[in-house]
Amino acid sequence: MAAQTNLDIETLKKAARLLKTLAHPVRLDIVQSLGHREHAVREIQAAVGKPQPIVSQQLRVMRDRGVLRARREGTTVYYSVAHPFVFYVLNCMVRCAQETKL
Amino acid sequence: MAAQTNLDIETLKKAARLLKTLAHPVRLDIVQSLGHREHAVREIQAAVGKPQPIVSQQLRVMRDRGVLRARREGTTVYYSVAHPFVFYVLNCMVRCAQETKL
DNA sequence: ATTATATATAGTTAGTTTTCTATATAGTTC
DNA sequence: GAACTATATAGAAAACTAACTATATATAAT
Repeated sequence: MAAQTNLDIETLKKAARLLKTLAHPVRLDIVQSLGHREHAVREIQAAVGKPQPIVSQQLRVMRDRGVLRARREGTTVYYSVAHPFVFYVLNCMVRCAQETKL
Repeated sequence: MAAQTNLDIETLKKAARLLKTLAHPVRLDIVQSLGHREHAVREIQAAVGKPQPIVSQQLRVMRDRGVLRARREGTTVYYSVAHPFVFYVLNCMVRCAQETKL
């Protein structure tokens, strides 16, 4: 059961923005494959099986919105989850999927 | 901490669709104001302070996607939350808001 | 300096979403 | 059935998002 929530408009706007950031199959797949660890772009790419520019673009969207962080080491860039919201949302999805309620 | 998720593409698509359905400030405000109870459209309208057609449209979006259900009684239509996902997501938001991490 | 590898960006097109104003429908009351 | 109330829909313009191809940048290695 959910608590009685009472978030003001500004908070709802921020929340909507965050939700929107995750509301895309490839982006969800990316954060799922990242989990709690850092991964190089090419690993992410392999995991989600999408063309490189698409992966790069989606990574940028999430990075710009504070959902991911990036760290460069030589030519390799490592991405990781920067916001706990991501895990909370992934958990919601798993929970629903287990209840076969998606 | 999140469990290691491993949802397949089809599940991720459904999840993305559900997230998208909630990823809008007015729609979030609507589900928040609904909580676990039924509410007439005019009550929802008063709660979110938006023009009637906008509220009706957003209600329809959520209804079409299985997030809300509607029940008519006379001229009044009552809406309520139809999918537990809504509460899970509201909880995520509240949790983040409390951690001031939105 | 040239080449190779890893990642990012540009620019275009197509599709989707949001919002608005106006109008329609469904049910009720007289 | 005319008028009234509550809700829904239509249709158009503006804004945003997604996907693609081509190209650019950054670092490293020779």
